[in-house]
Amino acid sequence: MSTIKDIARLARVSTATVSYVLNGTRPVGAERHQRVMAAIAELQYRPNAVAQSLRRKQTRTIGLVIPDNSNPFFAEVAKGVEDAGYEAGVSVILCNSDSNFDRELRYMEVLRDKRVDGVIFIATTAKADHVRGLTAAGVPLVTFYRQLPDVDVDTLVVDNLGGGYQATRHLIELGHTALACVAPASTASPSSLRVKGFRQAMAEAGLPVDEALIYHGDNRFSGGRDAAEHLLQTGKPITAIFAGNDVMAIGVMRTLQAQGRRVPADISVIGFDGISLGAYVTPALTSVMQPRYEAGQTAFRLLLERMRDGYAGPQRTITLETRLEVRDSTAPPAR
Amino acid sequence: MSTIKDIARLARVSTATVSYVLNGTRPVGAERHQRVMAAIAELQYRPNAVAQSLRRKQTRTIGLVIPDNSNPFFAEVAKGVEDAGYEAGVSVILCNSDSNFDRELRYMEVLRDKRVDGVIFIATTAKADHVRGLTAAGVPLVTFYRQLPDVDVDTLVVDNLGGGYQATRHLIELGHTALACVAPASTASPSSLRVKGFRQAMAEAGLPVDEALIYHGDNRFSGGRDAAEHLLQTGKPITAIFAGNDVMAIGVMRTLQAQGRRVPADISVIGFDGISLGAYVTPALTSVMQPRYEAGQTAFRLLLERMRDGYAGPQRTITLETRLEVRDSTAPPAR
DNA sequence: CTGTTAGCGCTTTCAA
DNA sequence: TTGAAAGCGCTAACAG
Repeated sequence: MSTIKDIARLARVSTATVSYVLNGTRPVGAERHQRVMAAIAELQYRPNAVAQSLRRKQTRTIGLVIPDNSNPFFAEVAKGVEDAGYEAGVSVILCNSDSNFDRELRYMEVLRDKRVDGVIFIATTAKADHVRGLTAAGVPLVTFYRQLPDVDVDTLVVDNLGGGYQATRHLIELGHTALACVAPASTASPSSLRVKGFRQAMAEAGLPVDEALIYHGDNRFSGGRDAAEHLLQTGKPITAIFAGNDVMAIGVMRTLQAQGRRVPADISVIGFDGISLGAYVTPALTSVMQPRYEAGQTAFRLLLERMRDGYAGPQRTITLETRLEVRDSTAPPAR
Repeated sequence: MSTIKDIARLARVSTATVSYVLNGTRPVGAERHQRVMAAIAELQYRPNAVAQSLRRKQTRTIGLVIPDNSNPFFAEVAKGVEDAGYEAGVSVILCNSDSNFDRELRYMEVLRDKRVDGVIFIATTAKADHVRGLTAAGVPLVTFYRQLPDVDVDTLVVDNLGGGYQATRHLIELGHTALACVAPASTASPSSLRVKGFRQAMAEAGLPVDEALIYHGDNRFSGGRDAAEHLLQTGKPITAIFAGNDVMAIGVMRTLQAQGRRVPADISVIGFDGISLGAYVTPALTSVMQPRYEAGQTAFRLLLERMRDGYAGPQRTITLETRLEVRDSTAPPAR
């Protein structure tokens, strides 16, 4: 691979001149300019970005730390980040944390070592220790999905409370009064806010919340299955179920169907996330959509403002709105 | 951020000594070793990987060029690559080509500029021009999914022909004789090999292939929809359909159901890919699974052998076997 | 066992 | 308008 020296020699100019024509950072005489361009073409020269990074103290690379890129939700976010990065000429290093604190930590180290210009971080836990090393080193960081306590970083969140409210409101407007809710037990998590939105909508409609119909399941298919079984066993006349995420909602639907209940004729089901899978199941799942791709793009934009435009103002929090996507799994209750 | 010089000064040793304790590349006296370690801890020193890369001519970073990381298939491959990379201490730069040749080209340039140690490439087209720059520069490259013509690179493919055979064989063994097949028209693509496998199984079973029942649809949901409509219109007594990929298979199923046909009671449907979505649709889709995660891991391993172990032998081609996953969308024909 | 020093490939100041 | 040269942070050959 040829270097700037090779070009300089071939074009009979100094390396400085080559650099200047390369970057257009100082006028260069037409003659020499020609010769340099010719040499570059002849040797198929491409500047060494590693050397540039060392000199400029800028890598045009960011890190994206997410739990799992094969989860459709995060995949979409990652795509938003990558797309925006491509536009801006910034590469992104993909880091799956596997929801593992040590791995998050390790990646933070790697990213710091590699001197990335910034990091987008979807935290698994609400701990912020691993982020300190980066922020202390002055690396801009924006978090998404979950807020980090006591750290001065930009944060992007989805309006989970509003989304939970929206979902519940939809069911209530259809005429349902016997509602159940399925979500992980954790507190201060995105899911808990969704439940809070559920309660808020119920209260507002003057509907009592039967605590026996709030089931705590993990955010997976099996959690939905268990929830449906449990709810059916209570024997209570439920006509609609709000699941804290789509995968659980699908678990709920499938189990309901397996038990002979029709969705939505007997029981309506609504999810949260808007994963594309939801459009293909039968019946197609009504859900509260999270703007995942946009979230990725916005996160990148936030980061870029700090990286490039040198924004160094106070920490910012941006809330993204959800959108109700009505499909076939919700309908008015049978009467 | 502190540098090796700061450490050297604080520990009252030379920078060389610091480097040697850092890399354990030459014995260092206990006393000095101590002092260096202390200084590192005190200043929270972390070596600058950019400088190391420049010096060592090695970035411990690879590029992963895929059409779209939000496609579940590629997402899984990407995960395999990232996971294996993490184990080996290699970072991966995520590059979505969007199935766009220019974007592929641009990324190849970026990766070359960044001096990545290798590239894993899932090509969109069968053109190999953009790869030339990299291989000419001596960057190891392994391709997956699609073979690249006239380039001396390692290739990983899935046994599409065998998979198509496997799927068809499954239907035949269930007792079906009136089979239809849905796949893109392209030749020399993975899909065309699946069709070839279909034909092979049919021939072997002494079953004639009705060319009117080979439908060419694009690899999307809508392609499946169109296919089902078309096949139904022929009025022929089809009892089973082999779709070249799962998304199409789901389109086929949904359309069949919308037209009042039961799957699998009236018509069996089998797909190809094994996307997780298939497990959640109703009925759960029988499919030929491609080892996606393993493919990612294997691709990385192949690359690592060239990167690290300096394997410089001839181009290798590795074929990954498919696996039949029988679920609920296939059954013996009604009689 | 340890230190000095020449680069890796580039950018940019300083001097012409 | 141009070139010489210092230096980004590190490694490793060379010389003690």
